[in-house]
Amino acid sequence: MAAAPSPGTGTKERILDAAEALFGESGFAATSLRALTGQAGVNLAAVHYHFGSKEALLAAVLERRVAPVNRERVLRLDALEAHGREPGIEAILEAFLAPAITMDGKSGIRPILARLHSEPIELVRVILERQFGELGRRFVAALARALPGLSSAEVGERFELVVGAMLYMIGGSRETSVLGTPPSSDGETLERMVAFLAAGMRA
Amino acid sequence: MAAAPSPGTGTKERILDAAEALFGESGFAATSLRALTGQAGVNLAAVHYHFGSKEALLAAVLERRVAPVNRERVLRLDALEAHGREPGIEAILEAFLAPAITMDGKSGIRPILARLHSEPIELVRVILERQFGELGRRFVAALARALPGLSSAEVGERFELVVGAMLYMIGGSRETSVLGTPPSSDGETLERMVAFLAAGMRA
DNA sequence: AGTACAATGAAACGAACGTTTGAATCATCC
DNA sequence: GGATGATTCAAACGTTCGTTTCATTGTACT
Repeated sequence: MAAAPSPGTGTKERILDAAEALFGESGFAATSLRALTGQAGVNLAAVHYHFGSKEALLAAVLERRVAPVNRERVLRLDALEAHGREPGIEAILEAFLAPAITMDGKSGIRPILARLHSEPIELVRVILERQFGELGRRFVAALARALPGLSSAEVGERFELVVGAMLYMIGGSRETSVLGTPPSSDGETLERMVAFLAAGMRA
Repeated sequence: MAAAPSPGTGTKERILDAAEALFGESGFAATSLRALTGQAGVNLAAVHYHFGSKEALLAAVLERRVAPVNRERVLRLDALEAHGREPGIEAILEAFLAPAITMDGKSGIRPILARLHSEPIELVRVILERQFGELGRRFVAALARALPGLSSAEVGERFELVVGAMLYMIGGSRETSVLGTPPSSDGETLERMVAFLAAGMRA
């Protein structure tokens, strides 16, 4: 029979969706694969068949949402550097922040990102290094070129603050709107973050 | 022999200290009682003898640090209301925030508070209700009296924002200094939070 | 039809978990 | 100094975990 089952509802997707939901709700350690596969409506062994391990599943959950963001970051940084003129700090920061602010919208990945620092530290560190390491170093290098007065170690340190602020913004306790002004649109959030963090980078 | 072992190093304290450290580092679910009692240098069964269960140990860890803060809050609110005149919003918020900002300093409780929302949701909700519920309702009532234009439901909603902002401030990712100005003293932090949140309450 | 391979299913594996038990030790008071 | 209660200890309890195994089903190609 040529009747292909409707795409997007395969076993792998169902596992990823359930993992995203449950890891976000209860955390990685507190979520059992039995509860996860039960919610997904798949067999317990399917997790190891398709992903290899529970930790590899977490990596896949992160990758599915983070990889498109990082791809867009690379495109934007490439475009900036193709201009021939060295890009300014604001432009670099916007290239880094805008994809995360605007593309991360609807999925259940944000509580996971917010809780990443609570989970088994070594595993998460390795995952983030693999998905983020080279990209981060490219942005640090670009910022260092735009900030000739700062050592590249100092630029790296300050860039970690940028990452921390971004993670809090996109993953933080935002369901209750947050501190200041009303929720505010993505564009406004981005604009304020860029101005704020650019000043910090220059300080 | 009358030589009493130096106080403060009893079995219960050692368990609480180890739990505070490990729950903060790895989270509640990912910390085993065997690792915990190993670090504390006590027998595995001592946890259940002194506390009853792993969850009750978490409650005790929270209580040891949170109870003094809440006691100070009650004292300050009592003092405000004893003046006969209705206290203003800033005074109420300061009575609520100052003990948390100034008294929570050195212990390892802050990463735990920051991660509370990541842990088994039902357990944490029960613990917070018991330690925080009545106190929170007293502050909501005081704020509602100071804000006659708002329904008490609205005051309660906004007060949750105050709690969220406070938790983030005292428990957030502060080891890397944070966003804006340099770390800033407790007094400055308090002053800015009170002004900020009072405006939000009035909005 | 029949072979080859991808995917699913039910069942079990050893390990680690929180918890309980009961005996051994320690302190305390008569 | 012997009895009493509090505390510690080693060992085991049953359960649940992530993972593995192997038989079974589904799918595609010649």
